[in-house]
Amino acid sequence: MRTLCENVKDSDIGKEFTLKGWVMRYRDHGGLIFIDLRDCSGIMQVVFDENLDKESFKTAKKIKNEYVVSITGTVGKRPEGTENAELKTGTIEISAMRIQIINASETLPFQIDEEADVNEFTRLKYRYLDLRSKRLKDNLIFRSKFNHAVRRFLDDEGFLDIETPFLTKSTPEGSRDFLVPSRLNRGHFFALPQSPQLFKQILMVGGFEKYYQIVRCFRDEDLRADRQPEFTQLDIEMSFVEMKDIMSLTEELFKTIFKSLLGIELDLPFKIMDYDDAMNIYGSDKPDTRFGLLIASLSNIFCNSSMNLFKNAISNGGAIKAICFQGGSNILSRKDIDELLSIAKDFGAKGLAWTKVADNGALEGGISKFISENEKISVIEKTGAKNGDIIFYQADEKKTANMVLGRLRLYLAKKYKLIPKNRFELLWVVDFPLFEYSEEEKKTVSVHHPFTAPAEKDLEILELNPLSAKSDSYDLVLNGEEIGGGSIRIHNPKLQGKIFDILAISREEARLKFGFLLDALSFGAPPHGGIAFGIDRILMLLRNENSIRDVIAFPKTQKAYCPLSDAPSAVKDKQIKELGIRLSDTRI
RNA sequence: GGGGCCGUAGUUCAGAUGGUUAGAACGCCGGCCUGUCACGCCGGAGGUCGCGGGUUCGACCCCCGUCGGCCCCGCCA
Repeated sequence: MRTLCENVKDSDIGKEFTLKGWVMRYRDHGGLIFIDLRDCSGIMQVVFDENLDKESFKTAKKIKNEYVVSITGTVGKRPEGTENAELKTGTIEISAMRIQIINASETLPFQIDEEADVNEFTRLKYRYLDLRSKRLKDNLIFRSKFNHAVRRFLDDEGFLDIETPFLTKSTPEGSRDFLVPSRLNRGHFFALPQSPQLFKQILMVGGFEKYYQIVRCFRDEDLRADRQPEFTQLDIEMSFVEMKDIMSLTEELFKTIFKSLLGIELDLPFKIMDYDDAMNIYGSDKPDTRFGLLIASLSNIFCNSSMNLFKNAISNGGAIKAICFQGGSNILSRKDIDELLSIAKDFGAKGLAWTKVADNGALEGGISKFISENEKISVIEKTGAKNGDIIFYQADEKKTANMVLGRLRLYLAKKYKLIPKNRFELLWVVDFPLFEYSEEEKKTVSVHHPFTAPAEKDLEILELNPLSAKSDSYDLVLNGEEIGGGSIRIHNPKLQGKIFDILAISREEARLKFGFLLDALSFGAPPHGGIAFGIDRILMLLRNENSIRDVIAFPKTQKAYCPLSDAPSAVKDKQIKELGIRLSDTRI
């Protein structure tokens, strides 16, 4: 019978136990050997004494790191002064009487649980070793608890966990699909789902009023620290609901999770921000509200500016926007400002104007000599600038000015460490436009997806000026990361048709792509809506990690390669032939 | 598709302006050690300097290409 390390207590002193696990550390003192034994529950120190049992002592001499062993011995209190406060079991130890080496280990390619960052590629290649480290182990335990808490909450709320297909139909809208050739239907392909969007809506038509699923999604796009080709969503859909119902369900869900997993009491309801405000004040549709550096609009102040830069921007229909960096005039050297200029240019800025606020309250340096006294007073008021601050300006199309300052804001906050640690700011962003104009495709496209319901108040203007219509959709933002989003869906086939018209999607095209959904909606579809959350991102933020790879057991590199399994890899010609496909080049 | 940083021992790194034997720490191997817990001490082994070309009397170092890693832009409805 085997006992786990964490289950051996001070009160067990004198009792005999058998522990099984890995040798985490090995300290040979000649006539006395210590090992730190690790199992899934924790760590226990084991002592081998030459005088206690000659045979087991001899075996213990052969032990190396990460050997798997079985140890039988009695629990003893550690001699006074040798307790280890770092360990939960630091007041006791096992005096070994028998040891069996169950399995030896090769010398490790890297040391487990070291402070030094081992090359991530090596860690991924030997992922099973990295998984033995406390950090990754704790992350995956947390992930399991998170999923469990979500399921318990939604189950209690009457939701049903229903699985949807992985082999499904390619929908060229949205992200690039992973395709799966069909052997039985030559020349035809399945696609792995980007999300179960269409199926969950059909489940609503099928009468399951509350659905959820913790489900893998696939998108064949380039990777980032927060983007893997396969990732996990918490997918939710409900019938007979409005925005506020989905939002309050979400808030209760997060409140429950934060409380049970982190012991944090969230204030409800979450803050709500309009999309327009998010863009105008934070320069982003996923604002990080943990710090200031808010974007001010100065267009009104400078409409009669003596400076061509500002005057022209406004007469061309653009805007003057600014952020004020508190205390920046002392922190930033001229070189730093030049560097910021080059960074702003990388962001798409034409330049970066600036003024310092001197100790006497005057504007100094940069473009200050072009700013009149009256303009100065208004600038100070609008930006909230104080003596010792520095103000950065953008004169450009409003969208560009917001975007540049929004990114500059994040850059400054990171570089000068303005972001408070251990704080979670949850925020709804609502009132997204329903459509936007795609320069690339030269047509109107959906901001969310084509099944998103227009806001009721904008049904009228849908035909006259579709680009100004808002949608019944909502994004959930945590610390400047989009962690979820959803919408109320269109359940009326007539309205759906109108949307397709605006998107210039013909009836034939719509039938070809989403026919099965349109059919379903025509047979008495209930009003419905839902939301989906990026579980990997949420876990990354809650665990204070910089990449979702650290909360995924087996992630891929930025080239979408798995060093552990060597996937993707070439396949036999026979396999390709069977599928009725041919490779166009053999560069593999 | 593009930009930035990086690739030297098993691991993390150091190697001025090109110069003959490429170093350190940890790990590994051998020895000593009865209260350690990142044990300590003594000794030792270990390198195609990512790969391929080029320049040079001579390349870890310079040039070109290529492969790979990380971050970012584009992309991700």
